[in-house]
Amino acid sequence: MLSERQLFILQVLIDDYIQHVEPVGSRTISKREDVHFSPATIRNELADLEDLGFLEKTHTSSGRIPSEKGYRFYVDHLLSPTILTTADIFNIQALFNEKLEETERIFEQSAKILSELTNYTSIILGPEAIETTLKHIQLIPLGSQQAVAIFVTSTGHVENRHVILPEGIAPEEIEKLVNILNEKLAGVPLAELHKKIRDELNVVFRKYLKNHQQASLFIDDIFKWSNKDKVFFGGKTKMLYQPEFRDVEKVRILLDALEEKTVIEQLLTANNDGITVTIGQENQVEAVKNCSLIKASYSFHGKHIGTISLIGPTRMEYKRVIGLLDTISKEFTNLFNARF
Amino acid sequence: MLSERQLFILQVLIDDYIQHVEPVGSRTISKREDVHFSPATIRNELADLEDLGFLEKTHTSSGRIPSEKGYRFYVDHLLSPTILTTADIFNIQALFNEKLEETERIFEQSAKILSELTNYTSIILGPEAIETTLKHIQLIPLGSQQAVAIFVTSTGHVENRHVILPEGIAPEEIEKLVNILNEKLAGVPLAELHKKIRDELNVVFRKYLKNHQQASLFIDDIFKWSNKDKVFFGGKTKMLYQPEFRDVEKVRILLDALEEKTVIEQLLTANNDGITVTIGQENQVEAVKNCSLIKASYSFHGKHIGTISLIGPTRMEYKRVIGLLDTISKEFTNLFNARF
DNA sequence: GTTAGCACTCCGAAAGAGTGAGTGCTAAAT
DNA sequence: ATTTAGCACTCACTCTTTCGGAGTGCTAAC
Repeated sequence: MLSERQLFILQVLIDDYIQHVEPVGSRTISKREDVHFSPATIRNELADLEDLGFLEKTHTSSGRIPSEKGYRFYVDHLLSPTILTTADIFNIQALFNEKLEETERIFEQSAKILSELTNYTSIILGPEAIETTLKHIQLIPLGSQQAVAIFVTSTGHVENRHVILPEGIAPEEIEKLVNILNEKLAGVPLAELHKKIRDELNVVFRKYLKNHQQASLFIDDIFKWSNKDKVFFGGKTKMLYQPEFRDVEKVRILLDALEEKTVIEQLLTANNDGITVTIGQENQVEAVKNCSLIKASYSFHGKHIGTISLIGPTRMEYKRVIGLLDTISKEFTNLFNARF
Repeated sequence: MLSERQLFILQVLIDDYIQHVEPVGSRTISKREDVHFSPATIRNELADLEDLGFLEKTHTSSGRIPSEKGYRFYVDHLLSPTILTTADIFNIQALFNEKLEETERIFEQSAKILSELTNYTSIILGPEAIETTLKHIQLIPLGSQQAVAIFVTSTGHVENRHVILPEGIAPEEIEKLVNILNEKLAGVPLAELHKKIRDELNVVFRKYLKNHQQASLFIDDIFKWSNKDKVFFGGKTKMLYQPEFRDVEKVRILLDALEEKTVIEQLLTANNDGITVTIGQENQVEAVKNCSLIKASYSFHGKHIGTISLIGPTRMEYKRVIGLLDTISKEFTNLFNARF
């Protein structure tokens, strides 16, 4: 077990390193007002903390930097998230008070502001199809052959896709078809649409529609649901400001990885409530092993529907960031539950 | 006027520099098979070309690199766009043959492939509101207070926004309202919607709707048209591969600039037909003054509706890129005109 | 247990030397 | 009148070397 003093020194050191990004030496720590022991004493403690695996040296005679284990300990035991500053609160309030016309805009804006406030890259995963339900379907013809199918979900999200109208089907038939779809499918979770159609609706079609076979194929076409998650990035270039990414090569690897859908999925799938911090090697994705990821989930009717996260160097301003993310994710939850 | 030999040397030098990104010396040029004069001769020619402003030196005893004037000359007079390779053609064909469900997808995909093929960052400006017309409006209630307004344009683009329903307005009234809107506004260019409503529709509302004042306000709300252009990026990180962006600072400035909507507007507004090449300082935007921008526009019913462009270092593979962009922009034009 | 003192380590900046690719100029060759 | 060979010169780069400073670990005294 760590002594009171060791805890204190560890905390001071990590705080200092997070701020200055330079190995911290015993003298630096001893110079603080609230430190009443000599550099030599601190050196002894530092050596012990290093033996325990919480600290590292960049070379034999350098100061110490936190190891990943050190950060882990820091996050788990030494961290009291700072109260948000009034400026932060003001910004967040402004964000959520703004009248946002498009649902997507709120994600875009949040991602942007979050990265602006923290100087890290933010990634927001929009509502997953799984938990939202269908509100309304509309089919709008563009020409004789083409049409746009529009889906509105319970969260106010609008999805659209082009479809090719089957030849020789009368407009009235199509209208009837859409009416049936709306009647039968409203309120059904998006993920279950296809199943529901196959299991229950074919019967109905057979009953009401003349050309039911063709209609059936057509519907299959519409509902080939591309279950793509909506991912919103904010401040992708923020990492370029971090000294640990002064090397273009590193930035490239990271940014390229973030373009991969599989990577995003792997990183951001919410596995539990509240806030999760993943530090360095703890991340499953190779390119992110020198980063930390902070993830918060928001929910709708008590179920996770998306995540909000920040990615930055392992040396992250955990204190501030955790508070921020917590607040914003709660606002998200409120927003969704209040609106719809 | 430049002599035959000067033209030749200039071309060879620029080609070589574009490929190897190293100052080119007289000896390098003389080593080519098709060069039958000595390094000394070439040195004299190079000195002349430098005096004329087509070439520069990085320091007194270095080889030459093209100046921006040099590139300009190269692009204007020395360039015969290379025929696309079969691989390129194959890729483009595949892109346009793919059945793209969402209109947006084709932009996303094109941007991606374009940057993949060229290794530069691509920017595609989606159809501008100005030239497209309204096809259909739909208002879908989400709750008692909320609704989603959906706009479908003649190019199959779908726009949506949240609106707050005015209190105490009956559903039938709203339905009537939407019907009027569709009847009167279908075919009107998006940019003129608001004007048209003010000038012509208020009269109609007064006639048919009970609560016309409230409806009027409501409609104003819906049509507060956020005339935001749709911008699609491809391969934003591609520039990290370019040696001229080995400096993180430079990348940051450029990438940050590209986030600014005003910058994108300034850069990409199409001012004329065909392909435009803007080299270095010719660009109006500060952050892009060490880049080249190649821009092609595509059209719908003979009018520009958007642009496709590539941004990269001034040392760009103009030859290849121009051919590619030309092909793709033409395919875009075809696509839009064939589909709708 | 704490601290002063001291030898030791290693990084990083600065200075110097050597190399090579390239130039410009002059004078000879074509 | 061009073209070319020859040569002195320039400058970026790379390697060493040097040197100061920040930091450590250890020992012995407090």
